[in-house]
Amino acid sequence: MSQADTKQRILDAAEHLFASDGYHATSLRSITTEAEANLAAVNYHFGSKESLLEAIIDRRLRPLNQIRHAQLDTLLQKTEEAGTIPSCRDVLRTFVEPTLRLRKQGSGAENFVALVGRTLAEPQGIAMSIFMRHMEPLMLRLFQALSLSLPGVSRQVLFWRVHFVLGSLSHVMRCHERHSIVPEDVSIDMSVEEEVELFLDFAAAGMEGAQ
Amino acid sequence: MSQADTKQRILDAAEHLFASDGYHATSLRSITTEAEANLAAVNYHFGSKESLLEAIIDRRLRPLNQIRHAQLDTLLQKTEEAGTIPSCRDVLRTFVEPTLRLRKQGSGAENFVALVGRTLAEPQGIAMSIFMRHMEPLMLRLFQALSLSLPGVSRQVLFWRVHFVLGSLSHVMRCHERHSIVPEDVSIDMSVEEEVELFLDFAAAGMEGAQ
DNA sequence: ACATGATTCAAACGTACGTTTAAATCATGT
DNA sequence: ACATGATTTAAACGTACGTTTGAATCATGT
Repeated sequence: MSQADTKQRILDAAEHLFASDGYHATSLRSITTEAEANLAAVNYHFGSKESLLEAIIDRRLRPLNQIRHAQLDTLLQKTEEAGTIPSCRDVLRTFVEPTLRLRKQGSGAENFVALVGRTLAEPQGIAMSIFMRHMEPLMLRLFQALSLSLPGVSRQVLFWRVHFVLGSLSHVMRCHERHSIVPEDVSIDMSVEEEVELFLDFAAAGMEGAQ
Repeated sequence: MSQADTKQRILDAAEHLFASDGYHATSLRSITTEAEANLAAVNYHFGSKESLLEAIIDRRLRPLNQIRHAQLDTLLQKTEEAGTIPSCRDVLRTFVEPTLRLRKQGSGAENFVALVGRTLAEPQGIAMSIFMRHMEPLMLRLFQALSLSLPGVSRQVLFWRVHFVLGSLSHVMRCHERHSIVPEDVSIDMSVEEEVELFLDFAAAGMEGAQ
């Protein structure tokens, strides 16, 4: 086994356990046991438990945000060329679709999605500052694009509605085959496309607000 | 100082710290320090850290859910008498309004609201099972009432949209004067009524979905 | 084959945690 | 005033945590 193997296995195990049990409730011993590595390996390869969390977020969020930026670039360029304004639904899709797609890509990425969902719920948690460093530029672009797509909505109201949508999304991200109360006749399995459009039906209508 | 005083002070301090830092990141020592009580007082009055959490949830959630049930009773009775169906917005209001009102009632209730918001984000946390025991009957009634108010929406789609709304609400509940990225010209202070209607503009439109 | 640096390993470190104990103190009814 | 039960207190308990250590093992270039 090479270094890369051990590092990867630790990242995967920690991603899984942090997502399931939370950062504080997960011990390095449980991580290294699941990763079949020695207890000292975390500190050797990452320096500390906190740096391990940072490495986990870095690994997935950097490429994810690159995709989201690129999708937004494409949309804004296309509408500018056509002389139109982007629809609220299309702007939201550039943010939501890569996220939900990541969940179905396998190799533990679904654990990362759940971890981010949890992170968004812990305002002063350790993960939040790491997370926000990655998200801030994209959030500002998202807000600006939505502002463009909904000229009739005041910035004040828009701000809150964006918050509401992010709340919904983070909730969906957390619900990784784990639903407390599911009525008898509701199926859970959906394709990414169905999931995205189901979410956008709700989110775009909510953003546009009462008529 | 009587027993009641110490118990209350511990409940208040723990509610505050659990909401701010999370259950696992809060120690009994920090709780008893803030409550100006002896370390052993928690185990004397409540038995354990976990039972303390249960007492915190019990104290506020029981009366809150009584109000929500009563509001839903009133609404359903009124519409039945009038021979109409309740609007989705009014159904949601019976759930949302008492929640957001609680936050402005003072005496630490805002900490409880934030704590519940966090709890909803920790699927297999200790608080979730305690919380769900209180919520399950109300959730089923809420789902049924929404189903009544939106006859054109399939149960499948309705289930997901309810989830989305609860995600938004739990996000709002967590955001207790703590906003990561607030644009320059957005004010945060609102009355309960404004807050509720702002949320319902979004949630009701989202529930009704794309037209 | 051997030297060298990277990695793994078992063991221990100090610290902080939730809980328990038993004595001290308080409140209350007579 | 005194007895009794409730409460508070300081101290200690055992356990689990994140981290460090130094020797053992592995991989690699010569």
